[in-house]
Amino acid sequence: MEYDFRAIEQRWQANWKATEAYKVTEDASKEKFYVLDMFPYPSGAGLHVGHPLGYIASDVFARYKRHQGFNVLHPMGYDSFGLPAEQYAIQTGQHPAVTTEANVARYREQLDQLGFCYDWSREVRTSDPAYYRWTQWIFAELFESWYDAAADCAKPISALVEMLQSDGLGTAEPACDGDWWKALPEGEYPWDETFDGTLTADLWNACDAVAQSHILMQFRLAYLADSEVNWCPALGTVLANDEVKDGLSERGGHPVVRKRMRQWIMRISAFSQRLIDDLNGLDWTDSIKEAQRNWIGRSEGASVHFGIEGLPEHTIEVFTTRPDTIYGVSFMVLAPEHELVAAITTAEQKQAVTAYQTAAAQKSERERQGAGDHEVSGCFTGGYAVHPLTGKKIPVWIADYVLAGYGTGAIMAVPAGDERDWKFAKVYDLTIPAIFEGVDTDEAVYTEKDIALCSSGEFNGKTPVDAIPLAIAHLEEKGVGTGQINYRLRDAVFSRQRYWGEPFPIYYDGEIPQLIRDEQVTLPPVDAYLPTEDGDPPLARAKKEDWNVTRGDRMEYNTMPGWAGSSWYFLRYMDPHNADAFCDRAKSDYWGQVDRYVGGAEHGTGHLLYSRFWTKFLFDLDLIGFDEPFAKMINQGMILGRSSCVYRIEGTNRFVTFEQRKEHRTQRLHVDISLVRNDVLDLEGFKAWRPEFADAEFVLNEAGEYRCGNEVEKMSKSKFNVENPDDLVERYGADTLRCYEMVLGPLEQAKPWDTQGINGVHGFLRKLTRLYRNADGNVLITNGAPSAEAERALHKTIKKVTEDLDRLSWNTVVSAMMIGVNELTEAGCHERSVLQPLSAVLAPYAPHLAEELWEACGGEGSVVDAPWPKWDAEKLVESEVTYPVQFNGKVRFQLAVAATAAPADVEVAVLADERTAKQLDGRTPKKVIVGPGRIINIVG
RNA sequence: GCGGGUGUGGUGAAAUUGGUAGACACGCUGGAUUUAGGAUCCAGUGCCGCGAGGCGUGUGGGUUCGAGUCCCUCCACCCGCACCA
Repeated sequence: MEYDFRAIEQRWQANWKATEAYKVTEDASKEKFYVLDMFPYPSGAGLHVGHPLGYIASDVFARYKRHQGFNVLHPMGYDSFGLPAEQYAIQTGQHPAVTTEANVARYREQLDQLGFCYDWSREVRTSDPAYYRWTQWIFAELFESWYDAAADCAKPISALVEMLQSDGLGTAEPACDGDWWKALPEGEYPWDETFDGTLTADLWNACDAVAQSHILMQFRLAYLADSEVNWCPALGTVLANDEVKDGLSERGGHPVVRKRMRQWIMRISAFSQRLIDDLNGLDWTDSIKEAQRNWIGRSEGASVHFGIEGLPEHTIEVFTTRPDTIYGVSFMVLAPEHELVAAITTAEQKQAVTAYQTAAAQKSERERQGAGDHEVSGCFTGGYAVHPLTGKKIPVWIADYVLAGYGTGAIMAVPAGDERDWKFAKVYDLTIPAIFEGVDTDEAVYTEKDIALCSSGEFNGKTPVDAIPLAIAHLEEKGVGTGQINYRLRDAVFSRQRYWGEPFPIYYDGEIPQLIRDEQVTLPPVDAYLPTEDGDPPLARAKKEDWNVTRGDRMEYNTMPGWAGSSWYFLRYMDPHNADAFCDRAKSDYWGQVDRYVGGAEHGTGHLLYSRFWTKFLFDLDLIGFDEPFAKMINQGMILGRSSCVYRIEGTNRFVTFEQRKEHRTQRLHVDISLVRNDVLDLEGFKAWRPEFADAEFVLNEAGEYRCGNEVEKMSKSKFNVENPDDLVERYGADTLRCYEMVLGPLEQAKPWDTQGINGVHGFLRKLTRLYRNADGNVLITNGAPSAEAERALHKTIKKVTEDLDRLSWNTVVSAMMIGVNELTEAGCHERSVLQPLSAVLAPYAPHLAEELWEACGGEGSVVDAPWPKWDAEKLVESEVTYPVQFNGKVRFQLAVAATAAPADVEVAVLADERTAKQLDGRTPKKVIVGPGRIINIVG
């Protein structure tokens, strides 16, 4: 066979394995480079052609960097905890570990045949107890830490305790979950009426151990609290905000409702500002950075306290970004769940308010978001607030457009300047005080900040831009408000009512959670993977003897969410077998940040935010030396499937060809793409595909073919459009598939999969084999001097490939190599001095074939270690050339170029005639810089 | 609505700092060859036109000797987020 890719690829893959060609160790004499793929969840379906796209790109880059002499860390592993294996367990009783093991084996097999240069000795799996032991350890560290907002850094809780014992809280500003004293049960406050909310050393020391543990819980970075969570009844678990889309679960699309539950929560909100600020130093796409900023949702404004008529001991606290419009407040709105609603509501309104609250509570998250149209609804409480500046009575309403989860769950409504407030005022006929000079806000809302205020006391005549800081100062002076920055980012719920996840290293004494640090808690076996009859998570089914550790009254039954293990895996690769630490500090100092992180943009919020959070936390504790995980990220686009469709005449088993589909009432059915070639259906194959089509009849087109329709959509089993890499590797080989996936188009762009072009790439590799071997298999390599044309082709290729890889343009590299091989073929090149460097340039894309070429050239060892060749400008020069130059589309003249100069960047005297000078509008250029066949620049 | 991005042949796309637009490949057309194949090789292929020639990078304008590239206008499409006070 001319190009026996199967034999070549098998041979070299075995060779790499035997020589451990891709094993790397720390080496202080070499500069490091860390190339990382987002590790996959090993699903039962195996890889489709979309998966390897990013892996191939990172593999090419890792190999390139290695040729350049970097010590490249390029590992792979599996995000192996997760829902599908658990759901399979619920259906079949098979332990998720067994399912996962089988899926991992399948993934590994598929990855191996593509010839990646992963150092598999560093493989990690999040579900491996030796791995999740350290996920649990990081959780324990978070539990044992608090956030010092004054120092803007996480610190050990022991430091806080010491401080409380000796000085009290003092001026320390711990990020906390509400007011610390609310942690204590009613009637157990160790203080008297002089208590003003200050946590003094005396108070702290007067608390018993239980009270102290309740107080500390308010400050821990991993804390236990009752909170409103996204509950998905169908999945039987809570979900993080980023796992919910449009009120439906991201996985499975099940409805999500809000529910109050006691949960472990991560205090990511304490890191909000740093998570925003540090985006600036990252080389990520603007859209991902912007998505992160959106998600964190910083807004500047003021917190304002409104008094309540008849309830002097309470105030309604609101957050507003427009304190300048405070004189335009004509009503207030509380979220239906707001804690003061019951107290404010009058007897007459009680029934209506309760009815409204009940209706709001019953709405699912999806209904509440209104799916587009936001219908206004609300209910008057009968109560009134007091304007902090004017002392006027302001009616208090409840409405579900005010969200309990954002800000304080209450707003001051300024209908003149806020669209929602304006709409609400119109619907319920509330007054709209005019506060903008010359603007009739009765007709339309005015949200711009460029018109002077009026009827606004001391802000009259000032534009909002100027008035906002004044308003904050004024409110602070009056003691009714403060400037404040608010974030949309909520603390992240960390408990899942699931089996297949990391168990918490936690047990309970009564209600007090206690950490287990001396022993690892591993997942106990259970008899079923469903919640108990009492609604406890599956782990509650485990009997006492099933746990490897039991302490206190009971163990924690929740498990950690999927993002726990994936938030720090990039660190474990650096030191994967360490039994004493999550990662040795010397090793993390050596490997450092991930230099290139390659993965889909769909993980742009959740995963990245959580990883950044954990990295910053570990940095604060001085466990690692950097506070951002991924210095540069590349997001590959999704590869879409191209589905094929047939058209069945309704009520019959007759199928009409694509051209005639509109002449009948037809039903469109997806057909397996393996039965279709160039849009033409294999009729016999189709009949044999499914029993119901066995007696199908066909209406063919003029060419006597059945032509299928097609559609570009996501690859999915149900659409029969999944292209599997195994078949392509079988038919064309891994090198062809690698090159083809890269040549498909720019990496970041989403694109439909189309196998038609693969022949072109395959042909290029076949042509390449002819450079070193003839049809009989005899090696043609000679030691002779290559022709100038051959050398030029080589150096052109090196230059282009190097430059394109440096600017991360993977697709154009393949074209450059094709051109190079075409030119070498034309030049009849078989010389070692050309083909050996060529093999190094090819190695990142077609590593197997490059090894063959390297070997044929008599190269030592493996091409993997070959130094990257340098291109020589002199070799690019053609011996003597006269370049015809077309100028301004009209005038032609000649440029003589010195024989020794490289035309790409040489300055050349123009032999300009008068006509040319005229064209230049009177300017006579002194010099023109030319490239081969074109003017680069005119000087003078 | 807000934010990010993209518009170039029949198709995927090149064109790195403004300098021969469409490289490279798919597809298509024609030819060669052949123990008919989803093989290989050669030639052609942006559009209009027999031709000379003209027109061409979503639209309209601008800067420039020169614009796919820079600036402004509008249009179309894609992707995020979305009652966030």
